[in-house]
Amino acid sequence: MNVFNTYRDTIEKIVTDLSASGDLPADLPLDRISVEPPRDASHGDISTNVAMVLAKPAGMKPRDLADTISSRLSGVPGVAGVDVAGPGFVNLRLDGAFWQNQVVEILKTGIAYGDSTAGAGKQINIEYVSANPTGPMHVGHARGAVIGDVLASMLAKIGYEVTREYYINDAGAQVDVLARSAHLRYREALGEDIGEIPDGLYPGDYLVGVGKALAERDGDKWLSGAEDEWLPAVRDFTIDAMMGLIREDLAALGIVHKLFRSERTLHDEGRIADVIAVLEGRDLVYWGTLEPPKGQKAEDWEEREQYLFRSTQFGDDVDRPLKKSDGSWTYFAADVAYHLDKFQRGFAEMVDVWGADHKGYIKRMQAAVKATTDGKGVLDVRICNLVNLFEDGEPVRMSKRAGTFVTLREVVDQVGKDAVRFMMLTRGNEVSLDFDLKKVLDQSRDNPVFYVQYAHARACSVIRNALEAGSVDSVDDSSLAEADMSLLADEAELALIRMLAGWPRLVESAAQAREPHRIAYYLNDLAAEFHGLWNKGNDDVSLRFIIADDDALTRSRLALVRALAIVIASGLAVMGVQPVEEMR
RNA sequence: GCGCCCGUAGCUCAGCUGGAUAGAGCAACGGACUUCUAAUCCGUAGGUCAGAGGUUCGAAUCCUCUCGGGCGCGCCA
Repeated sequence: MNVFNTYRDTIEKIVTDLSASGDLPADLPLDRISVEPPRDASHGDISTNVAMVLAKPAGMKPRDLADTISSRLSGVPGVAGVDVAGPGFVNLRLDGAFWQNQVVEILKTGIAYGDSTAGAGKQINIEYVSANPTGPMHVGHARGAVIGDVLASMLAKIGYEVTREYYINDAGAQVDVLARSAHLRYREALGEDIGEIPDGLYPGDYLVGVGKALAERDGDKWLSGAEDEWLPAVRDFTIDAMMGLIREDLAALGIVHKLFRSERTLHDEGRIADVIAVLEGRDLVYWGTLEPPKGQKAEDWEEREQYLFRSTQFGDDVDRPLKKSDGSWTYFAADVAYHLDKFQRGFAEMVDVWGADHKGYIKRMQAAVKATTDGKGVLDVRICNLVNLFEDGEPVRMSKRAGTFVTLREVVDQVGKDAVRFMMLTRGNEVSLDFDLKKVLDQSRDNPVFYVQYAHARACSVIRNALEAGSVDSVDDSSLAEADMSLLADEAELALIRMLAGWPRLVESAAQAREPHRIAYYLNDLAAEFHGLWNKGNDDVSLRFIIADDDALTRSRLALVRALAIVIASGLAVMGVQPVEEMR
């Protein structure tokens, strides 16, 4: 249950009641009303701008309207006080019992705490990773992989039907290059001396095994023929092998896509011609020429007639080509077909997670979705900026050419999937991020991975100790939920409860804003609150969780500690990170 | 030249889709360990939210312009 939504309902009902009784005009707009925690805790527990946003349509002064509403709020259950402040904020203070009861709620709900039905079971498609099947994943892919995956989990948590999807770019020239590279390794496997890998082919030794496997399966079948005889078979074999590698790399990060959609299949099924026909029917394609870009490289510009999509009619800057000069479809044309395909499979809401270098592609793709779905489909694109890899403060230089790029697998093997996943969420997705392979394993305050895990481990440790000391007979959640929560009366304890009770709202707003990093920040703040409370027990022994001669108080405090562990575990579950129960 | 993103404390970054006195970590300084793991905590100091206009009850947040940085800019994928 989201505390703030509960009181939003209460406030909206008061407004409609006032309208019904003629004290306020009818049909006041309720959508701009916010019901949220005030930034400054001294203003109370819940703050609403209701009087300020309705003052003008109601023809009243904000303060007067605030007084009217606040008088109706003062009798509501759980409300300990109401006051009107500043330009017309209505601030609620909730009573201790209300907050204490949240601990019971958390213990009863367990890790599902924060689940909601806000998404109303709507279908949503998250397409992420979609790395080219030309080699194993490198560390640069990790950020989009984690962001997409966590976004999917968040949306599922708030009640969307989520499909995780991967688009395989298995058409076009690059996979032919891949096939030639693999064919060379195949010849090598059959005993040929292939010498240096020629420029323009993939040199990576991950293809050595592919060549061997192909030789084992097919013998010398592809050795003597012309390229167009062996290329399709070698290509398909190699793409399958590469996708196998990629799936293993993703699995090591804890990521499993539900659906892999192939670009080549779209070509083979004629889906691209279909979507172009749709566009033609709406007069959205034409043969024409584009203006050269104004800035650099105007010299090698040669005017050319192209087959263009009128994306400018849907907010793009220029119209976009659908065919290459050899008559084949552009990558964009296939992507238009792919997004219509998603829509036709039932996804009116689509999210794509892309790297920063594809930013310039957003408008045309959104234009295409609008055009092909008649405005019924909505595409949201989340951009992930670069990850700069460091090793103990020193930048790790990577070059694909020199073969010195760091694979995702190497990083996961070195620091673990949990550290990788958490670190990828310690910045907003649009800003670049520094990832230090040493510091992420530090046990210190400035390593958020450790800091949050330590809070969870500490909580588990207290509960273990209490059980050993015999302060409680049972520490399972349902028996702790029976504790007398009214004993949790210290201001620091109540502050922690308020923050715990903020989790449902946090995860809901983060999911709706599609900003996974907010989860990591919340958990970091929550850990800080808990570490602070813990240390209060160092200065004042009466504030410790385990009180030797007071089993009732101990039980109540263990309930709070357990609630904290549950919320951290719930947050980490969304992030795909395993909570740590002990640190030694 | 055009488009998108970014510009917040010395550094790295948050800022909950427009709320009240702009926050955290690091670095600096001063404190708390015979501990429920001090692997932590408390305190002090640090700001013209790049700049200028505008919108309104109210702007770091929205709009316009300027400055600075990044990415991209007809057949690659």
